[in-house]
Amino acid sequence: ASEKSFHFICQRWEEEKYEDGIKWKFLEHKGPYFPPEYQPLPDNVKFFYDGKAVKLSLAAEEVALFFAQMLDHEYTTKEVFRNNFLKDWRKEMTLEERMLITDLNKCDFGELHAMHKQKVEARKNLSKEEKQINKEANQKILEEFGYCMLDHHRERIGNFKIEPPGLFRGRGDHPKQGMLKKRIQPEDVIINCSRNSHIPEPPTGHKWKEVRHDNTVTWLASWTENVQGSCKYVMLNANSKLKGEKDWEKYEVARKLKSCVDAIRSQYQEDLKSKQMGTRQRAVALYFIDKLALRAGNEKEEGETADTVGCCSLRVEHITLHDALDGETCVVEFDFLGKDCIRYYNKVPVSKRVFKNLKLFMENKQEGDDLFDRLNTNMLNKHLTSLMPGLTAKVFRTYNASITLQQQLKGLTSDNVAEKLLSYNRANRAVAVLCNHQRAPPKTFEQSMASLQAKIESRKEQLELAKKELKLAKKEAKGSSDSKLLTVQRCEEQLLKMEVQATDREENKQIALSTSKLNYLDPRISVAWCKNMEVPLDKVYNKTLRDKFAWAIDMTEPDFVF
DNA sequence: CACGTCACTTAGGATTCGTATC
DNA sequence: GATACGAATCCTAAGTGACGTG
Repeated sequence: ASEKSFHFICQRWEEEKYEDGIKWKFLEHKGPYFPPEYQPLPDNVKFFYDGKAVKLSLAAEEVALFFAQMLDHEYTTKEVFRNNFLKDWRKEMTLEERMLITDLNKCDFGELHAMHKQKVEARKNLSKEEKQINKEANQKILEEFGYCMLDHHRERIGNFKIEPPGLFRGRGDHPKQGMLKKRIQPEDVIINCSRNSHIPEPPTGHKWKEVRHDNTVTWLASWTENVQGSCKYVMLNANSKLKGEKDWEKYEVARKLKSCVDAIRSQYQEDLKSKQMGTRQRAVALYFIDKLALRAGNEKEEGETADTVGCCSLRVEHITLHDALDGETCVVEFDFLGKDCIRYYNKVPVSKRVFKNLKLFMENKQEGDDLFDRLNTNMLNKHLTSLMPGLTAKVFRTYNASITLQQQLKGLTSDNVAEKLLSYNRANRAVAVLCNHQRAPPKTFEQSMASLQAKIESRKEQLELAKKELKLAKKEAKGSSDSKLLTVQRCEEQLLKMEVQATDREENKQIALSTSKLNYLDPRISVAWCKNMEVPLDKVYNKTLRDKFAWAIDMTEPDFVF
């Protein structure tokens, strides 16, 4: 089936397929939605410098408020954040203000901070009716700006709102944290749409930077963001035909890898012995990417972002070699920050050959030197594409994630839906661990665990009581024990459900399941599993996921094999 | 091949929503 | 009806990888 086209398999999505690189024939939309203008502070809310009230210019005041709003956040205590902020804030000041305000420590944002908190509070305390009015207003904005016509379909746009100005919050030790992210004007925005469509109107008194008609790309609007100088795009929602089709293709490529992964593995095992150092490095990198699901690791511009790495950009300080450790030999200890500054820590026994190679790669190198000095992601991907069309480093993550889920789900049996779901979540969790999808433990974690435990205890007591009553009822009069039996059964069922839930939650404390579900696991595996196990799909996929994976829900038969 | 640009996917945290419980 | 909580959704940063240029 994998050779047949997406459209062929999935009737509902049937549509003409465009020639190379053409993404649409018709595109019409209303342009992005801009955030509201800045509202100046009321006169009674004052900013103080060095103990004296200072009336700031509008531009400086707006930026001051960005900082004041974040005062409860740890960010604002960080040296880098504060320095970047002050530097950018001063750029927004008048000459006079700039002369006066030179030291952030002399700034008192207390009143601005209090006002902000008050506003948040007030919003929370709005009456039901007022909240309803707000909701309807948002609905109207969504209705007007949140959809586009792409060919013959009305499609939901993913991010139709222009990002509001604020202070840049990078992840981890980001050298640019605290910098001012400027307000985007229509004059900064490029519109992309059909020549023969109704061209979106810029807000009154404004012009677009450019209107273009490029149907080889999928974005509807774009602008350049000032902090990193990168481009931001307005694109379609994940439930759109265009995105769904791309997603399907991604999983089909991963399935193709399944059929040639054995050959590729033997090849890189061979390459470990190559006379060429570059080939050996490529082989070891590929081994890591395959076995540990590491990301490719593109080079990054130094000083522009936090110091994170992937496979090809690993440096010697990120691994430690142990001839023997915890009863195993040839152990590689990984410790580095990956995407989003999430720590990757793992101790992995490897083959002698891999181990010897790593020792060789590290010879005569010092901290800061690349582990794979003869390799980059471009070379690696060139090689992979030559082994299989469409194969790149990231395909291994998709493939290994999906195949792991499928294997873990195989042979699971239980007649209880709660237990089936626990098994599913455990399979999902194995994938999340493989891909290192972590999360901060929820703030209320301990508390919520405790309250669940308490519920379990009280239910246990209730069960005991019910059992006793049942016994008594049986003794006294055989006919009237039915309802008591029912109570016992219901109690037992609820207790089991809660215990399973507690286990699930505990195991999930620092692991994020959503990322793999959303991006790595072929949805057809889950859909088929639900059908086979008679588990309602909405126990596994929420509304958003069901929308995104509509194509899979449509086309998947119970006998689907990844 | 080095390098920069561009388009698009992947990611965790923040915010909002909906509902169970008091 | 208020509150508290987990789930869902929003937000936007941070990756990957293709491609063009010199």
